[in-house]
Amino acid sequence: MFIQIEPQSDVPIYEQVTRQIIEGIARGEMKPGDTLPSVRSLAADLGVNMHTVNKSYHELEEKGIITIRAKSGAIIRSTEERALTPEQLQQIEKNLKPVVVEGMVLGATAEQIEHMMKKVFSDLQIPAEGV
Amino acid sequence: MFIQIEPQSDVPIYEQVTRQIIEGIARGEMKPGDTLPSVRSLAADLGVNMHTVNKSYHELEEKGIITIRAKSGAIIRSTEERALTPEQLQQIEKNLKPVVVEGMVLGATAEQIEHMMKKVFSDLQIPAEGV
DNA sequence: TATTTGTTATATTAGCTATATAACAATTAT
DNA sequence: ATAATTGTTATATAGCTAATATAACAAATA
Repeated sequence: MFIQIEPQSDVPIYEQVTRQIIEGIARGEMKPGDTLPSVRSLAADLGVNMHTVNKSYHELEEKGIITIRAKSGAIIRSTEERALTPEQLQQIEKNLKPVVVEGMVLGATAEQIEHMMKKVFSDLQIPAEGV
Repeated sequence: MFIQIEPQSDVPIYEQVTRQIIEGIARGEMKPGDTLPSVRSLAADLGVNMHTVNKSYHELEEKGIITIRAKSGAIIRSTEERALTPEQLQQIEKNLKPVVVEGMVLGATAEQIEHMMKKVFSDLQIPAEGV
């Protein structure tokens, strides 16, 4: 699989897994309807514990990105199913705020931050439409 | 002081202190050259331990936002002193990436995220120039 | 000179991260 | 139908971080 774990990172492993799965979806490497590998197989691939991957999957479910069918598997939700709720928008803004404010105080201009944001988009080779 | 601690938050107290001090600087409530309150007095104000505030101050120093003079106090660095380094820019982008990518996958458009970013700016009542 | 300052040290409690096993029940494959 | 696979749940352990609590030190300040 495409996930690469950095054990020395200050980012927890389960969080690394979560982020890279999200990134994989953003890249289009995984599409809505696709099933994620079982927690056991992915854990074996990554050389981590089953529960670590399981925690990541549940985090993805809580974010509204996948659906976990008990004793069956995890499926990536369609863009319709995961229509952006006001709560999600608020959460994104909440996550965005400290990063942007810190950037500002460090001397970054709005244009610089905007440019970085667009760079993140383009680095993922996203078509003009969106996800 | 203007800092409000949420004990139940998943954000550590020392991190809350750090963020709100940064926000205070962004707001212009605190300017370069100003001294931060002593770790003991701020800790007493917030009702937290001295070491918690001390950890926050050292985090701010590591970020390049303040200078701690041993056995004297902490001073907010000037905008010249904290000129944006390539490493800092890279760090900001690193912090920005997971937030933006998650927003995308949840269905937020580049315009929406851009709008949120500008909202963060305007909510802080920042003059056109910058900080 | 006395107070305040950040620093350093030690100790304790709580929670989170991650791993390790194990067993269960439902789903899926053979 | 049987066997294998699945997510779930439970228990236990080790290591780390967060936060608090004291205490003492030496330099800076009042």
